[in-house]
Amino acid sequence: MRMELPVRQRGQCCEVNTELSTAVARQTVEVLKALADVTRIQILAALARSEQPVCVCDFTAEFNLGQPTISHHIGKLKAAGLVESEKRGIWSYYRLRDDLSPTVRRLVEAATSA
Amino acid sequence: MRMELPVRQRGQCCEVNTELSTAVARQTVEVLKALADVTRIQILAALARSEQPVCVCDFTAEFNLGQPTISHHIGKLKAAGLVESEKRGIWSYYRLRDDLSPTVRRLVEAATSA
DNA sequence: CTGAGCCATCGACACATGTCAATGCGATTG
DNA sequence: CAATCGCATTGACATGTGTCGATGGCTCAG
Repeated sequence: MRMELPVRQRGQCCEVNTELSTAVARQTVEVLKALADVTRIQILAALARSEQPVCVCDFTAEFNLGQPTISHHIGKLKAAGLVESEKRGIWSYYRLRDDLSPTVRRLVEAATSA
Repeated sequence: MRMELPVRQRGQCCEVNTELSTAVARQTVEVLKALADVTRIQILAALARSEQPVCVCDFTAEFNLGQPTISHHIGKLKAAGLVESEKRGIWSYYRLRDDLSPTVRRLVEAATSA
C-alpha cells in the first residue's frame, strides 16, 4: 500500500501542486488561529451547543480565568467572524453566527465535536 | 428566527455546557496550531493532493522562504502527527499520514479544501 | 443621585512563534 | 579522498499572544 518513491536527480526539484492560493490560505488561517486556543475552543463548543445565548460572566465563572481574559478571547472569536453579540441591559449575549460559510462551518464542527 | 434572550438576575450567572473536556480540547488545539500557518497549510494541501511523496527542496523552490524555515514547518507538521517522512539517499520524502483519526482527518480536509 | 454589577479597554509582562544566517552531517559523485 | 548536494539543527532576533491588574463606561436597583 506504500506509494512508490519517485526517482530524483540531483539539483533538480519537482513542481509542487499547491492548488491552494495564498489568499484563500490566509483567510482559512485567520479562522484556524481563532480556534487554536484551549479556552476559545471550549467557549465555541459551548456556544455551538447552547440553545440560548451566553453571557461573559457565565464563562468567567466556568473557566479559571479573569474576566478581561475571557473578554479578550471572545473578542478574538468575534473579530474572526465566528461569533456575534447582542447587548441587553447589563449583559452581553453571545452566540455562534448562523451565516458561516460552509468551509468555516465544517472547521468549527470538526474542532468542537470530538 | 432570533433566539430569545433569556431573562437574567444580577449577580447570578448561568451554568455553561462546555461538554468538551479540557483534555480533548488540548489535543484538538495541538492539531489546530499546526494548521494555523499560511505556509504549513499550503504544504499540507500539496501533500494531500500529491500522488507521490514530496521532498523538502520542492517546497523550498515553491515558496519564497529559506530551506531552514521550510524544514522547521515540516517538523511541526510531523510533530503534530499529520505527516510522515521516509529518507532515501539524499532526499527526505514527506507524505500525509494515512492513519489519521476521523476528527483530525476532517479538520485537515476542511482546512485544505477551500 | 448613588452604589453596585457587567463588561470592554489599556498597559504591562512573560512566553511562544516565524524567520534567517551559519553550521553540521550523512549520502553521493567524481 | 575531496567536493557537492539535501536536509536538520542551532542561535539570534523581531513579532505575536495569553494572562493579569487597573481603570472607565454603561445600566439598573434603591
